[in-house]
Amino acid sequence: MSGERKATLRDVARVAGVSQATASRVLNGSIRNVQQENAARVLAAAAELDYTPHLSAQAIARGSTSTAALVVNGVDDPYFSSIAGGVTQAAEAAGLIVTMAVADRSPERELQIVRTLRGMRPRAIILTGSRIEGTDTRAPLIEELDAYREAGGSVVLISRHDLPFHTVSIDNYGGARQLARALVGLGYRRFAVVRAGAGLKTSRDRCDGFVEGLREFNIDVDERYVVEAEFSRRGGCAAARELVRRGLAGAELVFAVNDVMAIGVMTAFRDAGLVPGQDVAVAGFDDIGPAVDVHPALTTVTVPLNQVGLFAMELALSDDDAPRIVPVSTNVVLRDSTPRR
Amino acid sequence: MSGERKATLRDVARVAGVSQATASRVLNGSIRNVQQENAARVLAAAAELDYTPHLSAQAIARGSTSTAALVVNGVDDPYFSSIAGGVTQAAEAAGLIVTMAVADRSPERELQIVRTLRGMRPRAIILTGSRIEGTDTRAPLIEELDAYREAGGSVVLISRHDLPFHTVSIDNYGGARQLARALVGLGYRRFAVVRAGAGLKTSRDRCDGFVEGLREFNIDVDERYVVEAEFSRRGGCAAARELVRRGLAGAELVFAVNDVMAIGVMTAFRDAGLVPGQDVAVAGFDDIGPAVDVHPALTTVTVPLNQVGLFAMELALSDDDAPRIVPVSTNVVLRDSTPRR
DNA sequence: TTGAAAGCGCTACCAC
DNA sequence: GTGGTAGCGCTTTCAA
Repeated sequence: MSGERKATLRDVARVAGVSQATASRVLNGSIRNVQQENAARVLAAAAELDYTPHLSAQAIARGSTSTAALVVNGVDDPYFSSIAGGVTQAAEAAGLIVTMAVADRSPERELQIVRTLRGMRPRAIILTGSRIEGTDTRAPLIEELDAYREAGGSVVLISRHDLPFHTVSIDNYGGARQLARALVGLGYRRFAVVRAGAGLKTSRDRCDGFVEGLREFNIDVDERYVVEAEFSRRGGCAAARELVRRGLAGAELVFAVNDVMAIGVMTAFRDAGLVPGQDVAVAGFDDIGPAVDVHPALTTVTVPLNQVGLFAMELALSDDDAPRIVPVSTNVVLRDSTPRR
Repeated sequence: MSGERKATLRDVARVAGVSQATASRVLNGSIRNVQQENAARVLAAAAELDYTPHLSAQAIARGSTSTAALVVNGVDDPYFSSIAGGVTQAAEAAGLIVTMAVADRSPERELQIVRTLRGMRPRAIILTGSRIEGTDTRAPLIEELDAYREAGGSVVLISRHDLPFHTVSIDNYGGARQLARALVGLGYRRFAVVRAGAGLKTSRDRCDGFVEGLREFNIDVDERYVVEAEFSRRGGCAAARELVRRGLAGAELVFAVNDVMAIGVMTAFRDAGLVPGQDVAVAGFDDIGPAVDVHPALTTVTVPLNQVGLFAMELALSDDDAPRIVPVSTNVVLRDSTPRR
């Protein structure tokens, strides 16, 4: 019958011929303290009525929910979806439902999202994606998160060190530095760098690490070959075109601060008639899935994205009081996009 | 102060010196029916106390939530994440929070997820991803969804025609058929097909359409060149290896029923020393982002995934009683992985 | 073991 | 306009 209202616990209790309290006990934790027969009747009634407990009601009665919230910067980006994969995996293992919101790299949007999410009283809020610095949403964000935590919530940051909360920290600096060393080891001497705006700490760290790695060999990056672009595939394309325009003669390898950009770079080069890996080498960072499917396969720095998600959730569930930092190390993977020369 | 309890509406009312009812009015819809001054006091109190309305409490009091639920088969897969992107976009535009669960292609898991999700009383439940047929979870799933809908929920299916609910229907058959025609037009005559298990309707439809398209030209697909594999990148790799083992001499082009498989195929071919597009052409289906980044760029059938997500959400919000079907058409895109011959 | 009843935080109806 | 108050669906004492 259409328009029928949802069955409530009361209905179940009535049909089963027991009190609501008993029905609650059965359909919940303490099944043990109820007579077999009653339990059976309740279960039967629940099944018959297609009863599902109202999670909101439970939440309000119990004072706690079974949700975790995840804020990403774009579902489309493999970087975030890998992390999201890890998070949901861990969450579901812990019996939590995860709600996901997309901030699209907008700090304002992010703040607003956190506010809304907070209303759901999730057990944890996990924020992922480098924050764009220099915006005036920092203070309100901290305040919001602080209030949330003080009310018993658990905050976890992924790869952003700017706030006083649990953090899963990716070794961007170290990874990039290792990468630089490895590339020098392969015989490269002249580099171009494609990076994101200076506001993105992740990008900055990777640049700094890379530059430092080169400096160890007394190699400098020519300023002319440093181009700034959007932190995305499109950004990578644009950057590559810009590099071509500036005349790429001076650079043997371009390092893009993440794989999606690097892949964009490769594609754009190809469109410009340059063969990646042959005419110009390319390296990225993250080791997202597609990195091995492009051709030549992309040299990059592995970040165990899925694990990062798992760690974040673990951190969220371990109710530690003091902000903990879980470091995640990164690893250079040399592939065909940077042949020995 | 740590351990401090969350501020409630009562607290706000008390601090503002008004009744709870008034506070509720201010912090909610009907701001208009309250004196300027009182409104201001309430707002101030709310800000001071860092008040956030308890969504669960609201939900229970109002009898409706502001959530939508999305069930996908894997966040990692660009197919799903593109759809998820569209869905979240539309949801956020409508002021809804989206809850996402991952079924990992397990019908049992899916059923369980729907059960749990139902407890949240979301405004809509969107199920995406071809169902694996021939499992005994079909009936209970329908029952579950029916109960949900009867209680006022809205169910939307994406690309699965097996259940009596709103559906966003992707023209898999037609797209594959067009693709076949186009490929014949390019001069191809001998084809291999990489498909998923027969239980996946999406895969079956694409195969059938493809075969039908060829039949129009009196071309048959040699059974020896039809291989079945997991509906994933890995599956594609395995299938390609299998094809190589069988001796690929007979086939000029392999059609994989989706892009992730096709990309796996290309990579595996390359690993086997075959140059995709040159030694053997490859075509896929979906036109996921990475399709243009592999080399040679992948010929495929465009499915407006993001739009599919938008449509699904629209369908979910338009409370139509009768199950509606929104068709989404597909479009062949010829790229370099299938050069004219 | 069971049931009555008091909330949980909020909304909405109904008087004033 | 505003405040009292009766719930929303569930959990959880507290007695019985």
